[in-house]
Amino acid sequence: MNHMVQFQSPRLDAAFAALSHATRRGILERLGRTDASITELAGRFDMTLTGMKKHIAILEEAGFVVTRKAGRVRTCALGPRGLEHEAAWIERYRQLWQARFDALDTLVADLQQTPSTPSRPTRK
Amino acid sequence: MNHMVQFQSPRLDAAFAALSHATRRGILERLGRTDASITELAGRFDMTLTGMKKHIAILEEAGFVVTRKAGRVRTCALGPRGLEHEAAWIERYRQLWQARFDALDTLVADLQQTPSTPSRPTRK
DNA sequence: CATACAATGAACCACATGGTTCAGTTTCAG
DNA sequence: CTGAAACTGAACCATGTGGTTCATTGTATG
Repeated sequence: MNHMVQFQSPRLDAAFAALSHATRRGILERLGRTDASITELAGRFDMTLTGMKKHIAILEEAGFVVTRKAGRVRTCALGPRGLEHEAAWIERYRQLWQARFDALDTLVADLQQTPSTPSRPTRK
Repeated sequence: MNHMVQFQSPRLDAAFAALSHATRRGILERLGRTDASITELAGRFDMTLTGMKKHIAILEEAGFVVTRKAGRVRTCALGPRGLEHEAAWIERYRQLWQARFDALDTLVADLQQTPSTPSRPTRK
């Protein structure tokens, strides 16, 4: 009945939501250099430990970060998941976008080429 | 004082936030096929006109969608902005991720190659 | 003209987010 | 043993989000 493409994806939801906050993108940037503790990150981004912990939890939930606790310090690192999934989604849409505007260009070109045609895009 | 890289970007904030909701991704998918009115979209995604209007507003704010009103119907279409900006950001991070894990691989390889290293990767 | 139809704005609601403080718990250092 | 450091959890707060209903405004159309 309906050929609804699968657009539901809690995974993508969480991933994009995680990336939608500047501080969190900053954390990824920081962890790209070296691993870091909660205290270290909280210091760099000027917020409380508790606040930073929440951001880390969100990034961990999205799969971007993994943590392990050694002694009393929890160390945060980039997770193995990477951004392949999100990159793939975006790439698909970039192509869709492209196709859409290519079609428009073709239409415009056709109209200009045969200004007397009623309303058919008439592909050659 | 601090060499904080620019990670602030209201634009990316809005873009990723817009993409973080399944319905909104679905709308983009739908508009990739053809333009559509608010009523049409509201029908397809089973919500009120007002609700759909809000999603469209968010997508428009993020620059993904443009609308124009002809008579009493507002038509929504994919915007010219595309996803280049977001794709670029993600690509940068994919590379960062890659580099990070390549470094890990190298480290592991080194450790395996010279099992007599001072710092003990293998105990006993 | 009368009426229906598309969209809009305002107001409301439950719940999530992004932060805080405060009160613990473990763990480390002396 | 004492105390500080690092984290954690609970509770709180302001604001934003995702939806609704209801009333209104334009715009077609019979």
